Amino acid sequence: MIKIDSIARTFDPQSEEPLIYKKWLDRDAFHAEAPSEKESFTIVMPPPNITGELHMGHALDNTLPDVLIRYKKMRGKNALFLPGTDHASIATEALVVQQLTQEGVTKEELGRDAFLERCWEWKELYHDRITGQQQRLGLSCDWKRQRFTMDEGLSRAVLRVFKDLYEEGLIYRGERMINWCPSCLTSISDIEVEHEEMDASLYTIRYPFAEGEGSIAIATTRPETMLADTAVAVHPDDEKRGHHVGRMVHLPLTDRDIPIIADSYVDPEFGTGYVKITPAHDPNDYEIGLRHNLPVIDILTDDARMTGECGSYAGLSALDARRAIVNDLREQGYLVKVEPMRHNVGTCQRCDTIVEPRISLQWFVKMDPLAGPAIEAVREGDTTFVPDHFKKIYFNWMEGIRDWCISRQLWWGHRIPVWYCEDCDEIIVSEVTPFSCSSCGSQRLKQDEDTLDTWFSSALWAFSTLGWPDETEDFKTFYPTDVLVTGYDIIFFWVARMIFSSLHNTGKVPFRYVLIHGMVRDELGRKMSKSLGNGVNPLEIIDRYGADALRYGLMVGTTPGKDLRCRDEKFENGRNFINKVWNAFRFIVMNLDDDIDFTDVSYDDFKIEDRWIISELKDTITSLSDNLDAMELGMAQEKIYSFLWDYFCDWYIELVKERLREGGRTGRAAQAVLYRVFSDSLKLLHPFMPFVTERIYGILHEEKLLVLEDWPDAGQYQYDADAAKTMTSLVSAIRGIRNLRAEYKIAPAHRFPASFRADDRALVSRLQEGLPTLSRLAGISELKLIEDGSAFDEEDVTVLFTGGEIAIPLRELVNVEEELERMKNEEERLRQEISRAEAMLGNPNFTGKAPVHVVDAQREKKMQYEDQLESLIVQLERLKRLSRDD
RNA sequence: GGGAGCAUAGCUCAGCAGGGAGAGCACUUGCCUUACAAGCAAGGGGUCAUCGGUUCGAGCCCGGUUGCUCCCA
Repeated sequence: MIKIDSIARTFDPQSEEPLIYKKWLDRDAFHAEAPSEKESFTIVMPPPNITGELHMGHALDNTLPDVLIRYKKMRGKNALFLPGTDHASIATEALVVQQLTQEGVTKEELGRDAFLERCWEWKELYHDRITGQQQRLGLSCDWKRQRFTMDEGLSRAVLRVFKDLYEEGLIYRGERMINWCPSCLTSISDIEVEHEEMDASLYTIRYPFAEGEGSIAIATTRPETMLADTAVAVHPDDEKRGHHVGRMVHLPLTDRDIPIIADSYVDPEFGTGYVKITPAHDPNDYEIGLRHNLPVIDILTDDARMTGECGSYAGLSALDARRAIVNDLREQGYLVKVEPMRHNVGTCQRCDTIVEPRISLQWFVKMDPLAGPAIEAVREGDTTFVPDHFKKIYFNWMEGIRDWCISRQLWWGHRIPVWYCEDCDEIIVSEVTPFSCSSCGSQRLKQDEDTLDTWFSSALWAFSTLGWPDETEDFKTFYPTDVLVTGYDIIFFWVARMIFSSLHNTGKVPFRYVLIHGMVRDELGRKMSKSLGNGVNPLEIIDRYGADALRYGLMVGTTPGKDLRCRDEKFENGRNFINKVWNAFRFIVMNLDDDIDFTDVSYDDFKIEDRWIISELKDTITSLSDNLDAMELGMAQEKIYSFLWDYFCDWYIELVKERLREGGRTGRAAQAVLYRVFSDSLKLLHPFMPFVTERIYGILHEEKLLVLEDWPDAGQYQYDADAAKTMTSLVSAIRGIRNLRAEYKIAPAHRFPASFRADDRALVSRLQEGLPTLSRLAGISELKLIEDGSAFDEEDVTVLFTGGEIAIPLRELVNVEEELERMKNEEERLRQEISRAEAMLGNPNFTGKAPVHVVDAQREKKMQYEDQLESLIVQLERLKRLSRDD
């Protein structure tokens, strides 16, 4: 065994962690076999975008699956944690464009091919950087299987799916109302639009009748779009206004007249009861336009400026046009009033620009046929959400889903595999570049300029990463995957889309469980954001506290699905725990013999505390494993924390110090237990704190890798109920004395004799074994047993403990009056407990209806309290006499 | 407008087949007891948001109210 001199006083994560990680890599510890005899357990990592550094959200997102993977691996599974990154089409393109802007070049000047080269350079840089960061987190990924959404294989999957869906009629091209980002200059899908309530104005504008006197008034928040109005609508049942239906009104500032129509979309209570209809620039108006065959007039350019057809307003931004138009309306007497109003505005998730609803020719995925089976799969439990209630969010969205706009006017991404024949207008969808038109044979083919929504490829991630569409060994071995770990913010974006994509393409759900976690917030509970500058860099935390501490801090006190706050306190706490474990390790090393084989020690050599800690370990293995199986990681972590700190360090180590000093057979037994229990504790802790546990284990078990060890088996340990009971008494007795010492300010170094009695003989004999330690831990110089029938010394005061009573000489107390007071309080407490128990037991409903063990427990408690009260009263009387004598 | 979640110790959060309220931090009081001061020991602190219901028994189950948060339209 290694000598203590060569072990540092503290664990230094900075220098140690990289070496440990390297060791794992060198030994290929994270590799999963395909095929394999073992049952597989697979998690595909949610691929971080290659847009930049990892943040705390990623750290959490990556650490949680790592805990599960390490656990399952130790449980003998063929565990695969498949890592990768996402090309993040729109976000990456924006960053590269930004980079170009700084160089004074536009992407058009550069050209498509050169631009894509720049993107790939960017990808290489960040992909590597992210990998490095993930390794610092200690992730047990199978790096040989690392993937990128635009890898050759994954791209092939994208093409295959596009083609299949197209041929099945589930992908179509059409002119529809879509969301247009005037800054990113591309369409975006419904869920990429964020709705935000903003202060705005409601303008009431008068539209005069085209013929005859009078006018009507409409109310709008977007007066600039009036130039594109093609009707005014009222509710069909509107008695006050309905009679105007069919008449024409003149559109101010233009030379156009438009009809008044009836449509039940109109809310007669809102505004003036008349609604202007602008089919080209509002989704609802578009629907109305379709119903009534209204013309569509588009007055906005790609970058949201007024088109050339807008006369003097041409070229103005929508906002400037609004000002000008309102001004003109006012001057010409058409503006009735302007009122302040809150209303919802859609902004681009990526760049925050106000999104323009717009009619555009785009590619769509038809959702209805895909959503049905996806809903069914979750309803049937083929895929289970953890926690369960998130499935409601999923259903809520899936049931109201609309067709998915998948084409993007971007260059970086998977180019849409569609070619248009310039001679016969044939549309060719193909996985490979076609030579000639399948219809007319022309070679004048032009590929669609657009790329696919990033999420189109992400949706295939669970199987494309495993080699699909090929029937690879990986695919056969690892698919469907077991757990997906991700945040609730991308249930729609990703989880839902993966489910319907997997079902449709592979006929299977992509994963059996979805473990949902919350968002990482700052100390004040605010979302971390660039604009607030409150983001916390996980690497900085690793630098300060170590990766193990970071991991600990991300999991401590959490429960699935709930947001968590990032506080230094938690990481500090983690570091302190590491230090505790490290020092327990040092203590053990100091006390181990050279021979750590321990085959010479048998269960019969074990003392009460040995049997007790083994019993506690057994319990911990069982309940912690249950927690991990249920994916309750916060709870599981707390179990091993408490076992190591509160049981193993605080009590067991203290209890055996004397025996270790003594040596011999009893010391040897203590060593064996220390070694064995601690080693298994390291295994239990390993999924949470892989680095420090691996380091220690490597020293205690030369040449072995903890990451490859088997999970402890609770079955090999014996639960000794007697030992547990005795320890409860012992601990309670020690606490009782310590309490007195503290209360009466007895100097820690001052030792004095004590005597004790126990409630039953069995306990007496068992307690006797623990007496030396009791003496040591409570500062007792000698301890005398009071046999049944004998009484405590007149000069003693007693303290009750679980299962007995212990007495110390009265003269040790500074103040008898205080002790009298303390005992009276104790008496009061006991009487309350007794009457509480009596009330319960006296209630026939309770005794009749409550489970037997609950009732018995109450009886037992009542008896104990009565015994205690009895002794207390005797003691109290004696003390009263003594205090009178004074 | 629709949906979801949360209100527990000063702070951050656990807790739940319904059977005497927990942790960490902070606080008070002692301790450098040679594994650990990133520590040890002893303490103080909670009508579990509110009202009502179910139950022998409710922080936990059901319903209403209030106050926050988030998602969707």
